[in-house]
Amino acid sequence: MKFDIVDDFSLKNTLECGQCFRWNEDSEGSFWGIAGERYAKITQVDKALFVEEFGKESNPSFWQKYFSLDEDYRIIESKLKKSSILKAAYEFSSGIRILKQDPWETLISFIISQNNNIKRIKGIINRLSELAGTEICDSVYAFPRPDQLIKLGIEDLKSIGSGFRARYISSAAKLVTEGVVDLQSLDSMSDETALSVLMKIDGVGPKVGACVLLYGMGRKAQAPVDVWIKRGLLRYFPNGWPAEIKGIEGVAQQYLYNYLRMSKNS
DNA sequence: AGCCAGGGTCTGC
DNA sequence: GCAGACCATGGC
Repeated sequence: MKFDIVDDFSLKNTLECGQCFRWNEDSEGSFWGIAGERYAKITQVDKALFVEEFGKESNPSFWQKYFSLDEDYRIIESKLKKSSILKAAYEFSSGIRILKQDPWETLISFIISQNNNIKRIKGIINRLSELAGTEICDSVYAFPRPDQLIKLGIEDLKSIGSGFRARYISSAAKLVTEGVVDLQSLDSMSDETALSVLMKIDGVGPKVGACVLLYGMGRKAQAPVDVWIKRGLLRYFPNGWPAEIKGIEGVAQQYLYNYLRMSKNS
């Protein structure tokens, strides 16, 4: 499959900015990873994206949605550049798009992310998938669905290294399976209401909730505040996000996060 | 070796 | 309502 992109787009920056955990770059610059129940190799050549799927029939519309390829990010880019620090952050790692990932996978992934580092998060998610997910092709496993995850006990969840988060994962699987938290229904709710529903889950607070809305449901006004963003806001935006970026705070947050984390020179 | 990580909960004021 | 201890674990 080949896709053409109209605006500034970077596959590498999009997949390595900390919003997803199941992609890895090979020595030739292609990315191999799992999204939903699909395993693929993706290569960017200038403004073209080449997607090769394994273990399943190719599905262009899936990737169209995953990367929001029908959206034009040029307006977002111009808004970000009105702030000098966000402009610097943009130029540091341009072409980031907010992915539309599976809400359930996003929920569990960011529960796992709490007080944790990205290397370890990736490892835990991989082991969780191997333990309970469906095999897509040889030794590649999809993220487990709720009905697969709920079969695991706390001890199973601890065995993959999730630590104190085990009971939170278990809680999420329970509430989602019981329908107390209906992830699909969040689509028709305001950000505020959707957040309050997500926060019924033990181990889900405002940060994890915002991650689900942003990375799983395309709610670009949601800006998760982790330790990096907390420091960034204090330093650059003590009065909150600037008015110029209203509605796309989540995108601004993504650029700032990546900039602060990767440059590290306080 | 010891600090830190894409936080949240629980307790004590 | 808010500050601080505490939580498992491994990367660095």
